[in-house]
Amino acid sequence: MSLRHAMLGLLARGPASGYDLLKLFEISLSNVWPATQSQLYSELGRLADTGLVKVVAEGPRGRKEYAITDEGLAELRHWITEVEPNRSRRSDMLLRVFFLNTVEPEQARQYLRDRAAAAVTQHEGLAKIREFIADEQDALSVYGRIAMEWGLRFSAMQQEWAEWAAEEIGRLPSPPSD
Amino acid sequence: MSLRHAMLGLLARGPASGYDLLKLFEISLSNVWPATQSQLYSELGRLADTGLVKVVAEGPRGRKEYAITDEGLAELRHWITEVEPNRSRRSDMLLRVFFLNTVEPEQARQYLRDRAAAAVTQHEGLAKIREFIADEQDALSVYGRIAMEWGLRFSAMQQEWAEWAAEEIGRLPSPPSD
DNA sequence: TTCCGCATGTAAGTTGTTACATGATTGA
DNA sequence: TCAATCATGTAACAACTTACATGCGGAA
Repeated sequence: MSLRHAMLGLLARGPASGYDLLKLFEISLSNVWPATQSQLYSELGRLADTGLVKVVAEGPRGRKEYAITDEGLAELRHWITEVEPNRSRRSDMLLRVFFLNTVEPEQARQYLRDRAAAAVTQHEGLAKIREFIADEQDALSVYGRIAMEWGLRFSAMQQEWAEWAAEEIGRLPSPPSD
Repeated sequence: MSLRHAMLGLLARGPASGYDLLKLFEISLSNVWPATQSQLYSELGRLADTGLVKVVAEGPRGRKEYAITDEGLAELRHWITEVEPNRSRRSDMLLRVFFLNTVEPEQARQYLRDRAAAAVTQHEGLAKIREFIADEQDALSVYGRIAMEWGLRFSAMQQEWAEWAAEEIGRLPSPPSD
C-alpha cells in the first residue's frame, strides 16, 4: 500500500499528471520506492475513485492533472504518523551470504569484495549528487538531506562490513562443505 | 526469483520436506527472505518440474522429502557467484522521511525518535540471539555470523542516524509547508 | 480419546514487471 | 516534415499474501 502514499506525498507538493509523477519517481524516489508507468496510471485511477485525488485540469494530448484532496492529505498524514513502517526487508545480497558455504572460499571472498566495491560506487554517486544539489539553494528540503544522509551512512556501513567479512573468511580456509 | 534460490540453499544442507523448509525459513531466513507456506509448496512443485530438486523419500502423512539435484546445486552456485544482487530496495520507512514536511515538525521528530527506539530494540534482539547461539558450538557457520554482524551494524547505524536526524529537525522550527 | 503438531494442497486477491499499443504536440 | 517527447492506457504474467480446506499420527 505504499505506492499510493508515495503518490500522495508527491501530489502534496502540487498538482501533477501521471506523466509528471513518473518523472518525479525516476529522479527522486527511484532508490526508495521505484514505480513503473503502468502502476502509476492504474493507481491514479483508484486514487481518484476513492476521492483521495481529483482531476483539476486537462491539457493537450489528453493530459490530466491531478491534485490531492483534503481526504488524501489526511490519509497521507495518518500513514506517516500512525502506521508502523515495515521492519522486514528482503535482501538477496544477504541471502547469498547465508549460502556462501556452497561455493569455494575464494569465491565467497570475491563476492564480499565485490559488495564492498559496489558500496563505494554507491557512496560516491550519492556524494556527487549531494554536491551538485548543494549549489542550488533549497533544492533539497531538510528531509531530503536527512534521507540522503541515510544513504551515505548505509553505503559506508556496507563497505566496512563487506571488507571486514572478506577478511574474516580468510582466517579459516576450509573447503566448501555442509 | 530469489525464493527458489533460498530454497535451493536450504536443500543444499540436506533433504527436507515442504514443512521442514517452512520451519527453516521461519527460524533462519525470516529477516532476510520471508516466505509463506503456500509459496513454498507451489515453488517446490516448480523446482521438481524443472529438475532442480527431486523427491527422495515419502513418509507418514503424505510427507515428501526433497533433495537438491546436481543441476540445482549448479544453479545455486551460478546465482551466488554470477548474478548481480539487486541494489534497489524498497523502504517505506525512508519514503515517509521524504514526506515529513507534510506533518508538524514535532511529529516528524517523534517519527525519527521512534525509528531510533525500534533500531535499539532490533539490535538488542540480535545481540541476544548471538549470545544464545554462542553457547552451542558451531550452531552458526562463519557465514551465519557474518550475516548476523550485518544486522548488528545496520541497526546501530539506523539508531545513530535517526537520533542525529531528530536533532537536525529541532534546528529549524518551521511550520509544515512544502 | 483427544488434542497438538505434522503435512499438504488450492483459491482468490494484491502488487509489481514487462510488453504492447496508440496518438498528439512541439521544436529543429 | 520528422523525430523526440509528452501522454495515456491495456494485457499478460510473475511474485507475494491471506484464507480456506483437509486429514494423519503420536503423545499424554
